[in-house]
Amino acid sequence: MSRPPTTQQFVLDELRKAILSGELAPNQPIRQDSVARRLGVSRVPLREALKTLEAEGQVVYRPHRGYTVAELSLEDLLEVYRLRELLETEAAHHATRRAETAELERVAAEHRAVAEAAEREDLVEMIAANRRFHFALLEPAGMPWLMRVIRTLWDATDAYRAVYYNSVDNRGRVLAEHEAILRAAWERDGTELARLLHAHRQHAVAALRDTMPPPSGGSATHGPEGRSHRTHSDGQSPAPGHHDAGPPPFPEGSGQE
Amino acid sequence: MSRPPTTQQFVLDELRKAILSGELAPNQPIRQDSVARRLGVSRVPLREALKTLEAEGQVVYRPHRGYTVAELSLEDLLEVYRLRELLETEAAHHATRRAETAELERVAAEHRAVAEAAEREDLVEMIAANRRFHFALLEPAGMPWLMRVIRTLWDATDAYRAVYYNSVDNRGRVLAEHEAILRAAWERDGTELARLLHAHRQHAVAALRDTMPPPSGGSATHGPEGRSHRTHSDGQSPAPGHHDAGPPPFPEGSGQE
DNA sequence: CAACTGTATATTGGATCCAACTTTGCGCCG
DNA sequence: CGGCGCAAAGTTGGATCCAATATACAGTTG
Repeated sequence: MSRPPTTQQFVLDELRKAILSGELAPNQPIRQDSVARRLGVSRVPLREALKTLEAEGQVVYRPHRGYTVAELSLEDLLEVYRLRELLETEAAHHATRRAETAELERVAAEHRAVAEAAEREDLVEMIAANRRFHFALLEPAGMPWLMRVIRTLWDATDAYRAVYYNSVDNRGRVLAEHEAILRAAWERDGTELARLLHAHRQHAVAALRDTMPPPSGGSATHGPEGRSHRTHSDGQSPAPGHHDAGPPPFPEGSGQE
Repeated sequence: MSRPPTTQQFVLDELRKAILSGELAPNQPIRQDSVARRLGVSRVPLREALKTLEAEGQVVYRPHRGYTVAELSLEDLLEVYRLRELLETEAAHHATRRAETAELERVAAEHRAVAEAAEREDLVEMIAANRRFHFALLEPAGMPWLMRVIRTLWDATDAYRAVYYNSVDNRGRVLAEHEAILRAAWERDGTELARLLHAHRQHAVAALRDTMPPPSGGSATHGPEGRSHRTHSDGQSPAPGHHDAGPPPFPEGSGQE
């Protein structure tokens, strides 16, 4: 159980998991002292990790007021998904032309991993495997900057991902659609692949519309500010191993009442 | 001229300027202690600013080895420009449909600012105004996440921007093309606008090809790595324009010999 | 009674200090 | 003479401490 090489990485991983799991809910203020103590670290590496998350759009920072988990309006989510489709279609187009057999087999393997996780009702692993599936599909495009942007867009919606996989219907649909996507990839049918990705995204968006709660009292459109500028980043390893979450839940109340 | 509300912001601005001007050249290691002292701050806000730049791809971080200014291969630059075209075309498409008159006048104003800066041979201001021009053009699309991504892609190539504007030919071309773009925007001709943006980008890329060093050298595809740690360094570097500046230069040698 | 102001408290921002790691240089051995 | 290993220096990573700012709460005043 080798811990990450630096504490910031460790903290970053933990924060990602906390956001993904809902432990840190949208709009919730992140009390540095509290979180740092819970993780058994000082505030310095925590703040560096938060800066990374800020760049990814997962948390919002206001000087002297601290960080809060980003709250995305439905419009925000729709926009992010739309951008993902635009970019992933582009990536898929190139990937289908260049993918080696070994790479395609990797995609197939991830597909099985998703299925298996669904079988076990292991939501966390299903989400992770789903992500690996999609990235394995696009990686052969050999466009690192494009991948980086796509990765950021995935990260940006992490706080809203779990809802989707709570639904058994959605889980089943995801599997079926992945299979079709996989087939199109094997046959190197870029057009069909684009069509499938579009449908895949459409269904996800439709599911989101249903599960999204009415915008909380806070200011509506959060997301990126008009400020000077800041942006995203590339993540890093999802930290192998370390399942069994023993540690107690995160601090603070939901923050959105 | 009030200083930014926080020191990190101040440091971030200074670092951006230093990278843009070439004071901090690609592949150059950033000695925290040295830079911090020069700016008259401690290392903490510096490190937070560096984290932001890392997320934007302007600097590369390797645990325990520190930050270096990102070195982009020609392939990297081409990919970034290609992505920008894809995304900016999308944004422009929406912007032309929604832009208010006031917004278009803002674009026109920025166009004049670019022209005036070119007149005065004020490269720094010309680069800044050029950026404002393009963003004013796209902003009316009302897609904050898209703008955010585009902003990042601009930032990512900041270290290589100055070269372009060193050429008088390029400066003239930029102005002429901006004017055409502006006209298409006024006439809300999305198709024509897309065509012009494409050409605009093509010319920029062509100019880049000339000024970039031989593509050979170290490992090919640089840019962002998969996950975990990055490996960027190595190889040679272009050492772009980097016209003499007034203020005292940054610390350290070029770091690329 | 509402609005305002001054003060107390909670929280973030920054600086300094110490520890961990990486790199460099020297001496030793083959 | 070249390669290896160990030690010292330089640099980054993290923790603690203090300062600055925002927020909450009284008390006061119109």
